[in-house]
Amino acid sequence: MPITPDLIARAGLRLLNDVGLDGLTMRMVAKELDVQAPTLYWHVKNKHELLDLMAGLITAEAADGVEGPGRDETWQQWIAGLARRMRDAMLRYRDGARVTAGSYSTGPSIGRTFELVLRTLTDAGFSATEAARAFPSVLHYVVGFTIEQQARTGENYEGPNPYAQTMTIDETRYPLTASVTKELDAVDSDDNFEYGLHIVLAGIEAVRQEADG
Amino acid sequence: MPITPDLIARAGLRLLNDVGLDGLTMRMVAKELDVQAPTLYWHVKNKHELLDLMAGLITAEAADGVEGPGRDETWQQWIAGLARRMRDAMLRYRDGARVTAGSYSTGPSIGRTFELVLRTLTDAGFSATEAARAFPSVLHYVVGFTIEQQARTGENYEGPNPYAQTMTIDETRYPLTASVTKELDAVDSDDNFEYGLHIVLAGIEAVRQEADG
DNA sequence: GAGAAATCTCGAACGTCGTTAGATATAGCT
DNA sequence: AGCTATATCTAACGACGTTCGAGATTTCTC
Repeated sequence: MPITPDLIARAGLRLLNDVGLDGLTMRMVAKELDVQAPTLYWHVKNKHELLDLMAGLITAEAADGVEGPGRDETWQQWIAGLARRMRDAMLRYRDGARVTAGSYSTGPSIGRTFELVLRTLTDAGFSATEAARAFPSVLHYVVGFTIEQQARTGENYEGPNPYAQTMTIDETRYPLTASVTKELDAVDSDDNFEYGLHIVLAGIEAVRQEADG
Repeated sequence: MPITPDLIARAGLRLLNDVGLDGLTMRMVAKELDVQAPTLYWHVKNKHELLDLMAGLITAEAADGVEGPGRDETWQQWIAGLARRMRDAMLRYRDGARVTAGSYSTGPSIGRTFELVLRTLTDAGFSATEAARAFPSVLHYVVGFTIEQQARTGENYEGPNPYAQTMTIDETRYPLTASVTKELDAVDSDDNFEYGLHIVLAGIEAVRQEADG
């Protein structure tokens, strides 16, 4: 079995769920491929580049096979589906969001998907400029949300995860915060994600109407 | 001069602009404080905790001194100001967004500010639950945006930053993308940030009207 | 088909990192 | 003065990313 940058990145992703981003080492990736560590440096410039490749695989996983909106599908539904694909792809790997965030990803499926986004939004009446400025906001929200979710639920703290400790809130000084934490703890992460996603999409629509009016 | 967790975190932040997150070492932080590295472990459990403290300082910098909205200030203007404070605080340090993202931050000014957010939004007619679910979306957007901005403009790549290379786009396969990259490269980051922020705030308003209607 | 050139992998090692162990100094208390 | 808690030190361990240079293997060239 030959060894390629792609296979190296796939091996890295495979290990990510076991060890997390901070625990991932070049030696581990090498062993996963039955190879010695220095061999990797023939195919990959350094660890940073390996992480970029892994990020590229994650976003490609989200972008792969994406088709344009169906007949009776609104642009909101379609973009929402794309956002969920992105989140799901990142959630598939431990620290997936941190790996993906702000890394340089290219690749055919990503370029194709971005063009599809622009087409869908311009078909819906947006200008290309509006579309190109609005869509990244969706991605930024998705990435920001998922990073925090994985930090909260992750195993990056050896001891007890400080997020877990339900902080006692001074009800007299912070009455609103106290009234709300109980409810927020109960709400599951998918619901919170959908709520924020709905906000962003409604915002894009609202901004378009401002421009039109 | 005594040494405290707070001083250690401040030293870490001071070094961040010179060396970046990946270049920050416990030995450097120790030397900045004229102390040997193991000394830090008397005050701080490990590097992860130090990073959390640094993140707490950054968000505290954003939250410190925040007052409620002025007489003729809408909740949108006020929340926008808060979002800008958060972004500015992260931009003040290299990799500030990555340090902040998904780290556990507490502290008096943060709790106070969150309560202020809930108060401002409920005063504007939101239910406490709506407010508590909507506001994090703003933060997620801000963090996601700023992480990507710092990755684009940062010096984390030793060679040329791959973001810098204006990729040549196949105009026949991706006509919309090609038509838009020129404009997007020209638009400066502050404008893009404001555009997305406007979207999120407009979305919060729109979702409230859905609930009311 | 022989030899040269490119491609790929390896063992060994360098310098640095986060972190621990244990000795040592300093300060406060009785 | 002695005891305890606090704080810092020296020394070192194991692991990390990465480099070097030597071999192996394949591919190209004549």
